[in-house]
Amino acid sequence: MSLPQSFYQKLDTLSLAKELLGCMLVHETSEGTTTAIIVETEAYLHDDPACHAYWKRTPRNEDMFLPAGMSYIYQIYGIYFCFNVVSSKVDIGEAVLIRALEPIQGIELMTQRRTEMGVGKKKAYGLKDLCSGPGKLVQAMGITKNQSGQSLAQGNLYIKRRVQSDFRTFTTTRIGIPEGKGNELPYRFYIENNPFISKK
DNA sequence: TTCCGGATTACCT
DNA sequence: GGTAATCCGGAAA
Repeated sequence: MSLPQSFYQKLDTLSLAKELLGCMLVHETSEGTTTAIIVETEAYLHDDPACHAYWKRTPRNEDMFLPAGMSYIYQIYGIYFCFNVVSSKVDIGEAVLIRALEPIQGIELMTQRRTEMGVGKKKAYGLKDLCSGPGKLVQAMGITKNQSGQSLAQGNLYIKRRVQSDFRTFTTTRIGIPEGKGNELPYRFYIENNPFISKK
């Protein structure tokens, strides 16, 4: 059962980023189903200079202004894609970036996708190389750009309620944000001591 | 029309 | 730890 849209609507963006930890991301495709626990997230707020929607609304960040519970997927560095869960109210551009997952089901399919889509000529992908970063998990889960703007409360790509809750949440600053652009904000969250996060 | 840089990754030293 | 790979939207002119 996927989490209903009301789950996303009743939480502010920072709370949602924390509440998504321990939840399960599921993608059902014709190739098979992949399932993984969300272990690392980052929040992007409308009054936050690191947020794509901070300056203005454009075709590129349009999906961030959708209602909470939709997806926002964008391309980065011309090669990779990042997957976000839209939060907050309609016309307010906020979202939660999913940064790392702990693979549970469909490991072989994830490995296959990473091998096919992965940049470079790496031969073997270990379990920890499958979803330990925003670009990697999009490849492993088989998420594509055209799924941006779709609801996570219904469809083939969805999130299930927490399967794990006996953990402590570590709060820190976000990755890849330049100085003076919100890099000091404590908007990154991950499951303490989880080996599948992208970086310490 | 041209130019610039990014919420990254993988490989090399 | 440094950096190439590689594309598109947005800003400048």
